[in-house]
Amino acid sequence: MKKKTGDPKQRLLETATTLFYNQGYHATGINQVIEEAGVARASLYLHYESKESLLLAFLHQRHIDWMGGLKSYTAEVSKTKEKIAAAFDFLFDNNEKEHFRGCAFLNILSETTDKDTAVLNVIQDHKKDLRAFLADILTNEKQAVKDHVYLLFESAIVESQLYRNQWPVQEAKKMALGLL
Amino acid sequence: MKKKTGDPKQRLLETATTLFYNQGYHATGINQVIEEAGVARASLYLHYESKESLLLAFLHQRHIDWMGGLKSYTAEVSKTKEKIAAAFDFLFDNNEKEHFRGCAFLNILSETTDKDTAVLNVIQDHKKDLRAFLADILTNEKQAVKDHVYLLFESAIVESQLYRNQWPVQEAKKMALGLL
DNA sequence: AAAAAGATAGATCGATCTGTCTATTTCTCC
DNA sequence: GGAGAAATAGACAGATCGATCTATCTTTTT
Repeated sequence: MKKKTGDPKQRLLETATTLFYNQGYHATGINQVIEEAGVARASLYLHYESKESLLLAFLHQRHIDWMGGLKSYTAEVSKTKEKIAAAFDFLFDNNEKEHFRGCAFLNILSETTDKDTAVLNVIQDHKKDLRAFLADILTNEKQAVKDHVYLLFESAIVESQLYRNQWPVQEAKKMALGLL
Repeated sequence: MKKKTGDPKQRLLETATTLFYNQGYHATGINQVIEEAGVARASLYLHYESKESLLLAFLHQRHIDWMGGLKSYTAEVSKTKEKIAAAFDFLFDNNEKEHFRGCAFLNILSETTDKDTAVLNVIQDHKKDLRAFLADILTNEKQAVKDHVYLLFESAIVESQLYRNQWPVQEAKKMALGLL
């Protein structure tokens, strides 16, 4: 039993977020979640009907938080190039804060098969939102440039997780700005 | 019990390859491996000292096979641009053959924490090899171009897995060739 | 043919898994 | 202060986890 702030439902979500994100979905047992959340087993199933629904709640919340962070970074500047730069800076700071654990959605994607349609849909929707958001910033650019920046953005996330290093973010940022 | 060709050790490796790659490491139990390989439980621990060492054997073999495939694709042409194009075509064909399961190493990476140093090292070494291989093809290009192609190559793999679609490979291929 | 090595099935271990249930306590709201 | 909802601890279910062990059978080597 560890944390005791907030109501049980929120504590469960926070704990599941930490554990699913940092050690993976299948590697995390329900016992560890309730133990670290300081919540009774029955309370978990009172608020979430299954482990998978807890996963979906985590992904849903993560989408809101992560996109919110990205938007607040890009909102602080006005020019297109500055906004793209700010987006990469957001990745940089996230890597520092989360110790290079990469994208929560892509990590879960790796543990997902075609049978998990609900999970797969949430992941794809998140990335579609991100892609649309970047395309919106790049509204005056050609489609090829929009796609290009998106692909660099994604590889910046994945590769910095892989190498536990910021260089992919820095390099991808330069490349993306060079396209504009 | 399913397959019965080859010796037990090879059958175990083949089965582990299929299962770890398609449904993930933690989602795959040792029971399923031995059952589908048609091998006795004791035989597994005769050849591999643990589940993790079976994972390492899988990654090692996968590295050889995957790089071998990539090299045979690029070896069929002579010009730099053709070789890069062939590399992306390799990804395309792999997606068809493996039903968009993406990169085995990045998938395992998602299930890996900093504690799993042996696994992490194999994954990083694989990517370093890939990166060096691409850099070698692009030997007359600037470092920035080498990095750029590598990052596009990586996102082509990840994003086609995400969308279960070849468009990221096709787009990344065009972008990469446009840099040369 | 004898000896050594390889492979087998299956019992067993303690731990963990997701999920259900009961019975008790705590909290909230009127 | 009393009713009803929320939360608790913990037993329990049945399955599976990774790993060890024994005892038997088959294959290879000498």
